Parts: sequence; structure tokens; C-alpha cells
Amino acid sequence: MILKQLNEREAQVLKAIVYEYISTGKPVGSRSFVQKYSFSLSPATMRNIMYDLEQMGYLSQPHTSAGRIPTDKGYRFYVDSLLDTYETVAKNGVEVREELLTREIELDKIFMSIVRMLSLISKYTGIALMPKPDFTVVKHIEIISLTANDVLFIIVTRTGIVIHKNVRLSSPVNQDELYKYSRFLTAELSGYSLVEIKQSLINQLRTVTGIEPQVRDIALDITELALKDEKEPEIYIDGIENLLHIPDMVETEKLREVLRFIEQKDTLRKIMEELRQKEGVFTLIGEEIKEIAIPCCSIIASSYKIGNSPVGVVGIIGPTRMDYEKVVPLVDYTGKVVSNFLTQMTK
Amino acid sequence: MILKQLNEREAQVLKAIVYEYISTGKPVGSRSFVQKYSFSLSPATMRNIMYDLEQMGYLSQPHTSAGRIPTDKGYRFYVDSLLDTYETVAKNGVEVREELLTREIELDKIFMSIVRMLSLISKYTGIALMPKPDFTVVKHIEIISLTANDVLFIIVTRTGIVIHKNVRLSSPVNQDELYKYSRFLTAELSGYSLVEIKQSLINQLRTVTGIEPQVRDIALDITELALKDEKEPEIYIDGIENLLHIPDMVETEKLREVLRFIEQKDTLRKIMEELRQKEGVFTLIGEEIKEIAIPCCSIIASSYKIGNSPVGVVGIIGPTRMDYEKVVPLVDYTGKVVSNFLTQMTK
DNA sequence: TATTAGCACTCATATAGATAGAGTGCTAAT
DNA sequence: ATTAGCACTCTATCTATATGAGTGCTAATA
Repeated sequence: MILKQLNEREAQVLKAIVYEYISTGKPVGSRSFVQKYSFSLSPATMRNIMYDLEQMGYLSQPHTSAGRIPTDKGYRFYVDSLLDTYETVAKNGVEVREELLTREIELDKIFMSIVRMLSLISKYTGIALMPKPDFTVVKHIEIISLTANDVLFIIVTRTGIVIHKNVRLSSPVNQDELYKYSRFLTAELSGYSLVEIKQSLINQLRTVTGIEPQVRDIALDITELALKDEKEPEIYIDGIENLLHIPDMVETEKLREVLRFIEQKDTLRKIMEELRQKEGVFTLIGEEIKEIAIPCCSIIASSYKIGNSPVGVVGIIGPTRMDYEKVVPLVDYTGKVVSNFLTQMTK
Repeated sequence: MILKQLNEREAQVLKAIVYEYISTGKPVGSRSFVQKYSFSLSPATMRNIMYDLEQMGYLSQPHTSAGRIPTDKGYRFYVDSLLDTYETVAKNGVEVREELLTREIELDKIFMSIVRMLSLISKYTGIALMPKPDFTVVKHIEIISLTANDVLFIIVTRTGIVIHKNVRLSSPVNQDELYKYSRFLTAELSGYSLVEIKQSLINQLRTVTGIEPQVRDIALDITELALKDEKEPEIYIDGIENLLHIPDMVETEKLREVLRFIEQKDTLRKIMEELRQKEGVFTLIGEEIKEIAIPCCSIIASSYKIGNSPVGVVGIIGPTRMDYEKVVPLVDYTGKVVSNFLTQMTK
């Protein structure tokens, strides 16, 4: 196959075919297509173009004598061409209301309503990866005794997120001793982000003076232990039922697979985690989702930031054949709103 | 219709019909049924019995000249008759492993694995209502300043549950002042359950002496505010995909309704909350779920306790036509295991 | 050289009719 | 009280057939 840039006409046709297939769900045939889109071309010519596009890998046929449907490569072309122009659309007709955010205080509720909104507006499944605490700034640390050997390590971040972890000690420590640790840790660590603490601060503090060395050492040990295997940030999902009215999902087995994938969350989290590190809106189409084959599904996601660090992801899961014009700006815009909000909140 | 006790034979037949319908999913007809279950009766007699059972409301026909299917009343009869005898089966063949529980420390993880197990073993959807914190005993209270007027109120319970809530104050308070509050509250409230604190303790403490009256008053105000509209306990769900292979769920619209119901969580929570207050295993069959019509679904749930207070619920959601023999003991046993574990843990 | 008209062929889908199978209700006989 | 027999009903399944939309190819046209 010869590599070749699409010429203008081919590009137009390809976009229109993908668009048509997205809205109807039926393979696009030459005759009705030229008519509907008033191309001043005969069906025969259209067939030739389609044939070329098929050769180049943008289209395929479910069977001989059926119309064409886009391949993943075809969708990819379509989305990319959208991204060039969608920004002007972004604020129009998209109903994410910023005030909604400021009314709520608790972060989990905020994200729940964001995910709900995404699903309601897009009519697909909304997803959000909660902010990775790594980049949030410690405000307070408290260690509380549970049983003789078990303590609860609590970090409060400046955003009001509470991270807590049970830690089992090798020897019992009483609560008064724990208070000392808490005071020491709060004094030394507040104002720093978790990632700074993990990567360097703990080790620097190992030699700090002006504190009983034993308190210092045990306190830092507990901190290290508590931060070691940090809990994966939660994923919120809403609108799973929207996956059901995806026309391509008639085969129950496919649907089960998708549901299992979504419920399982680990794989989804891994994928989201990767997306977090990309800039802006990112789209995973069909088989491009490498970890697992989720049939007929695409993910459109945007990482959001606190300041300059991308800390989480919002987006939607929908059918590969989906309404990209609407969804891409929606997800992008939502990401920006969340970024602004969180950045504001942390100041 | 004349109210009448079922005679022995009718009861036998009814049980067998429900059983047969549960396993095959097809309306039970007279001829094949007498054959399969080797009743020494002719199909005609069976038809007469079926006719009677239908008159009494235990069976119905999807259409003339179809076999019979159980009504909700029929299922109810079947389950009740099961409950009389299942206890001997309870510990056999049920694979909830108690050791699994003791290895985990964090409560949410414990419940996640319980729900997972329920869904895996039953092949239906597992559900759990987390322990209502009302009956858990306070271990420690800490108030931490977030912004000038916002503070974070943290309660740690003896079980290691962390409850936190943002509270907005009318006038700014600095962190040192907050420490005083924390110390006072921890001293006065630890060892009491939240429900005791809410119902009487706060008011009793209003007049306590030996502490600056201002600290006392504000601290109690904050506590009252924080405990006022307590967060609803979370619901864990696993195995939604199992709802898909329910044969009666072929109609997508039904399935969507069920999924929406499960995702919505509020209604589910209300139902679970009611179940929490019942003793032992409880079964809601089909239309008996009053809040909403979840088509073809039943809920089997068991409340679990800490000490003597029922604090939460575990159970499963499955098709009305489900394998009650297996599920009822499973849910019951799981409830007991969780009760033991939590009661143990809290001591 | 690019486009178009025409034609034979393919495939998926929809429709209608026929048939088989399982079930019921009723009546009369046991 | 139970059963055999019979006419009737409803569903599911199969078959055949027609229809429509699509393709690829070739030859004519601009």
C-alpha cells in the first residue's frame, strides 16, 4: 500500500462518512450518501473514492456489498480534524455551570456531581479520576492510637482532603508519645507536597536536631510506612446505564465485558493514570486501548491540574461511534473548569 | 376468592413448580412437569391443581395455553418454606473464608472483598451498606484549620473509621484555639457512641465546668454542626455485570431501569436502611420493593451487628427467579461472619 | 485522464405461510 | 376424586420469496 496524504476531497468525504456513520450506525453506501450530503458527484465516483479510502485503511466493509464503516484509523482522522477547530465551539451550548462547583465544599461531592453532569450532558458514561494527593500540600498531620500496636496516620491537605492509613507498629506506643510525633511532623512537613516529602524531605529530616532523636526517628519511620503504598486515587463513574442504549452493544457478551472492565476499576485506573500525564484532551479509540480490548468503546478524557501539575482526569466512556463534536469540547471544557477551581481552591 | 391453607400436595406441587421455573426459566406445563418430577398423577389432575393454585394467586399464566409461572406470592411461599429448613445447610458448601477478613485492616477494603465474594459465589450482584457510624465509639477528635473560617472536624472511631466534615465558622479561629477544642472534646466524648453524643451528651456538657466556658461552648457548637447532617453510609456494589446474564433481562429497557436504580444509590440506600432494622436474613421479592418497581429483581439481605446494634447490611441483588437455596444461607452466613468480626474488632 | 452510466451479481432483511409442539379447558367415563 | 380424550390456542421455527441497497467492472463520455 502506498502512503499518501489525503487530498482535500478525500478528507471531506472521509469526515462526512464518519459523521454519517456516527449518527446512523449503518454502513454508508455510495448512492444514498451522495444524495444526502449533496455531493456533486455520481455514486460511481463516490465508490471509487471509497475504494481508495479503504485501500488506505480509513474505511472497511463488514461484508461484500455492504456500505463502508470507519476503521479506528478513520475515527482517529475524524477526531484529529475536529480538534483543530473545536475551540471556538467550546463555550457554546455546553452547560457545565461553574457556580455549581463553588457551592459544594467537599471534594468527593464535587466530583460526583461533575461525573453526573458529564454523563447527563453527553448521554454516555462519565468518569473521573480523583486528584492524586501527591501534589497537594500538607496542612496537618495527626497520629492516633487505635490498639496497642495499631495507629492511624492522618494527613490533612490544604484542600481539605483527608488521607488516612492504618499502620502497625513493631512495639506499642502510647497516645502521649504519638502527640509528640504529630507535633513534630506537622511542624516539619506542613507546607510541602507529598511528593516532596516522599522523595527528599524524609531523608533530610533524619538528621535534624532540636528534637529527641528517638521521636524523630520513629515519627519519620511511621510517615515513610504510611506514605509507602499510597492508596490509589478513587474513580467515580456515573451513567453506566447509558452504555446499554449503545446500538452496537446488542451482543450481551460484549456488554458484559465492558461492564466487567468498568467495575474492575484497576485497569481503568491504569489507563486514566496514563492519560493524566498527557496535556489536554486525549482520545483513546477502540483498539488503541491497549491494556484490554473493550469492544466498540472509546475514552475521551482530559487531565486537570492544580497549578501546573496534572493531578487527575475527567472524561467519558462511550461507543467508538460517538458524537465527538459534542463530547470533545465538553470534556475539554470540564477539565479546564476543574483545573481552575482546584487551583483557586488551593491558593 | 376463598382463603384457604394449601394442603400438603398443593404445597409440594407449588414448591416444585417454583423450583422448576427457577431452573429453566420457562413456564411450567402440566404434561412435561408430572413426567420430570415423577408425580404419580396424570397431567389432567396436575392441571386441576395448577388451576387451583392460580385461583389462589400463587401462579399465573403469561397467556392462555402457556404453562404456569410463579407470582410474587408464589416465590414468597417458596422462600419461606426454604427458610424453615436451610439452617442445617448453612455452613456446608459456602465458601466465605473467615481468615480473609482478619488479614485486611482497613474497613473499606474488607467490605469491598466481602461484596466481591458475595457476587462471585452467588453469581449475582453483591451489595453492602457500610456500618452506620452512629453506633461506633469515638476514640479521638481533632479540629484542624483550613482557611480562616473553615475548619475540618475529624472523628476517629474505635474501629479506625475516620469521619470528617468541613465546617464553616461565623468568625475566624486560629489553630491553637482549635487544639484546645480538640483536647476538650476528645477528653469528654471518647468512649461514647455518636448516637449518645448527639442525643444527650452534647447538651449535658453545655454546663460542664473546669474549662473556659467559651472554649466549651464553641467546641460543642462545632460538634453539633458537624454531626448534624451526617453523611449517609456508603454502599458497595460488585458484580453488576452478572445482572446481564439474567435470562429475563433480555429487554434492554428493563435492564436500564435496574442499572439506573443501582447507580442512583439513594433509593437503594433507603431500602437497605430499612432492612438494617430487621433481624436476620430478609428477602424483598419483586413488587414487594415498594419504593420503586425494579423489574424481575429481588434483594436478599442480612443486617449485621456490632454487639447488639444492627449497623449495616450485606446481601445480593438478583433475579426474582434465583437460586434461593444457595443464596439465602450464603447471605445469612456472611452477615454472621461480618457481625462477629466487627464485634470482635471493636472490643 | 477523470468521471459517469449501465449492468450483473451479492448480501442482509423483511414478510408471509406452513407446520410442529406444547399447553389449556372442558366433558364424560372410571 | 381422578383420568382419558379431544378440540382449540398460542408460540416458535422453518422455508421460500421478494425487496432493496450495495458493490465491482466495463465501456462510453467530457
